[in-house]
Amino acid sequence: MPELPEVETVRRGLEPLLRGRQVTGVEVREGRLREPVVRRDMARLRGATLTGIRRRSKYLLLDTDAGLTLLVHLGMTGRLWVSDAGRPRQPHEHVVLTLGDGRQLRYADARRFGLMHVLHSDRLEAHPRLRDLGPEPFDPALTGDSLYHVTRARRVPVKNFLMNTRAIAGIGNIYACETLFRAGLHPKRQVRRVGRAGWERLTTALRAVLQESIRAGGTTLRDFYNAEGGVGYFAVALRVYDREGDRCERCVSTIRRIVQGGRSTFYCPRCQR
DNA sequence: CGGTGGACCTGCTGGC
DNA sequence: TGCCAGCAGGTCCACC
Repeated sequence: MPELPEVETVRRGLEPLLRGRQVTGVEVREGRLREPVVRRDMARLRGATLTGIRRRSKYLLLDTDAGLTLLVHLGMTGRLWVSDAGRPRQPHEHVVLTLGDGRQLRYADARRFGLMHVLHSDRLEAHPRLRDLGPEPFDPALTGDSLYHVTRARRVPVKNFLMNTRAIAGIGNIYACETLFRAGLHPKRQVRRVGRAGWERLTTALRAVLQESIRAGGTTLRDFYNAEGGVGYFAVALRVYDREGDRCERCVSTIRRIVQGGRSTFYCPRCQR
C-alpha cells in the first residue's frame, strides 16, 4: 500500500500529534507481523517521551528521549493513526500506545505484512532493515549521472531497478509506473540501455511525481489512510497505474498491463520506448 | 555475482 | 445469490 508519499503523509500528520507526548501504556494484542513484535522491547517504551518522527524509505522512525527509536513499516495494509482512547477498536488493531494526553497511537494491519521493532537510536544504521537502503529520491547525491554510472553493467529492467530499495529508497509499484511514463521509458528497457539523457529525465520525473503526490496527501486506491483517517487525492492524477484499457493522455494509444517480477506494470506502448 | 519466482497473510472484486 | 480464482500499493530468500 504505502510508498514514499503515503509514508511521508503519515509522518507529517503524526508529527504534531506525537511530539512531546509521553508513552504511558503499551499494548501488543497481535505480535505476529512480518517479523514478531517483541513485547519485552515494546514495554521499554513506557515512560519515554516521543521527540519526533523521521522517515527513511518506507519506514517510519519514532524517536524518544530514552535513547530508543520505534521502527515501523506499514507493509501493504498497515495503518498508523492517533485516536481518542474511547474510540471503538478497528479490525486488525494489533498495537496500541497510550499517550500522556489520553489519546492513543494505534496500528492496524489486515495482512500483517508490516513490522515494528524497538531499536537503540544510536545504532539504527546497523539494523538490517535500514543498512542496505539506497539513497532517498530527494537526496542531492542522487543524480541522473550517478544512476547512469551504477547501471552500466546491469541487465535488470528499469522498472525492477526503480523498485529495488537498494538502488533507490521508497519507490513501489505505483510511482515506478508513473515515473517511467513521465520519463518516456519502456518498463522493460534494461538499465544499461538507458543513456545519460534518459536518467536525467527519469530523475526529474521521479522527484516531480513524488512531490505532487505528497502535496495531494498520497494515493488512496484501496487501503491508504493518513494519520487522521482521511484519504489521499493523488489517485485522480495517476496517468497509467490501474488504467489498463484507458486512452493514453498524451497520445492515441491504449494503456497496457504486463507482469514483471510478479507485479503489474502499466504503461503506454507508444509514449514509452 | 545478478536476476527471477515464490512465499508470507487477509480481504475484496469480478466472472461464472 | 454464491463460490472461487485472481489480484492487491512490500520485502525476503531460495534457487538458477
